[in-house]
Amino acid sequence: MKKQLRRSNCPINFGLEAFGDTWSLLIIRDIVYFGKKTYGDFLRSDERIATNILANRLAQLERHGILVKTPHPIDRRKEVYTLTEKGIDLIPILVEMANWGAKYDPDTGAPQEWIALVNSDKENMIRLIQDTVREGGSVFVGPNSVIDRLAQRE
Amino acid sequence: MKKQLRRSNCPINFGLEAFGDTWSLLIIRDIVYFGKKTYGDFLRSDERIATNILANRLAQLERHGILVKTPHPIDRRKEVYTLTEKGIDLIPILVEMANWGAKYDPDTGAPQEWIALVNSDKENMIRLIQDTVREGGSVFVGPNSVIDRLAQRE
DNA sequence: CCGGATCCGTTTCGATACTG
DNA sequence: CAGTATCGAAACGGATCCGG
Repeated sequence: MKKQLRRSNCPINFGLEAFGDTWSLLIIRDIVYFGKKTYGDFLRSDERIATNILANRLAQLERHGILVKTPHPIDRRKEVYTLTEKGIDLIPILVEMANWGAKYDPDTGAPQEWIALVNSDKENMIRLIQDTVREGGSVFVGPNSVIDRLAQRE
Repeated sequence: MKKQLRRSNCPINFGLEAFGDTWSLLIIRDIVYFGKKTYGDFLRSDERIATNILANRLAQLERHGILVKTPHPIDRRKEVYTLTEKGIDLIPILVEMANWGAKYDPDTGAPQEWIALVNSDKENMIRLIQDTVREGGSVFVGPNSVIDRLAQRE
C-alpha cells in the first residue's frame, strides 16, 4: 500500500515537506522566541497542540534534521529539543514572516517595537538571534535573551 | 455546534491562517516566479493540484486580500488572479524560503546561480522582483521577467 | 510528574467524475 | 475553461493509558 502523494517534488518548493506545516513552525517559533525546550514546554504553549500531534511533529522535525533530542542534563525524566544548524537557518524566514504578520495582522503579530528594531539593522539582528539560539538562548525569554543583550549594549 | 479551534490566535503566529498552507504558497510561487495568472495556469503546474483544492485556495487567498480576481481583458472566458500589495509583501518570505530550500534541498530548490544573484544584493533584488510583479511580470517567465531585465542591464 | 502511545469521533483534504 | 459534487483517505482533537 504505497503512501499517496500529497505534495509534489516541484522545483522551488521551498523545502516545504520539512517545515511547511503550521505546527512545526509554531514549535520552531516557541524555541526561537520563547526559549521552549521540552515536550512539556511545547504542550503548555498557547496554541494547545494535542499530545499525539506534538509527538508526531517533533519526530518529524528530528527526522528532517531540524531538531535534535538530547537527555536533560539535570532532570533525567526530560528530553531537551534544540535546533540544529539547519533549523537555525530557518530564522531569516521567521523574521520575514514576523514582519509580514506584524504589518497585516497586528493583533497577533510581534510587538511593533521589536519589528522596528529588527529592521533597523536586519542582517546583524538575524545574526544576533542565530548566535543567541546557538547558545541556548531565545529572543524574548530567559537570561541572555536577545532583548537583554541589546539592553546591555547601551 | 461551534466550530472547533484548529489554530490559536497566538502572538507571533506569522499570519499563518492567511497563507500558511502548502498549496497557497505554491500558488503564490507560481505567480511570482512563473507568471501564472489563471485557474488553468495553476492547474497545469507541476504539482497537480486538484480542481476543488485550487478553487478553495484561490477563494481563500482572495478573502484574505492576498489575491484579486479580475476578468481577463481580452479573453472573456478567463479570470486573472493577481497579487495585491499584501501579497507582494510576501515576496521577502519567498526569497528566504528559496534560500533555505536551495541550501538544504538542492534537488527541488531554485537554481544556485539565481540564489547567488539574489543574495549578492538582496534588498535591491527583492525590490526589483516586487516591482516586476506589480507590473504583471515574473521572475523567470515572460517578457520583462526579472532575469531579462538583469540581462539587459549589462 | 514527564514523555509519549493508542484509540476514537470529527473535520478536512484530495482524486476523480461531472457540469454550466 | 472554471469550477462543483462526491466520497474515501488522512489529519486532527480529546481522552486515556502506560513505562520510567
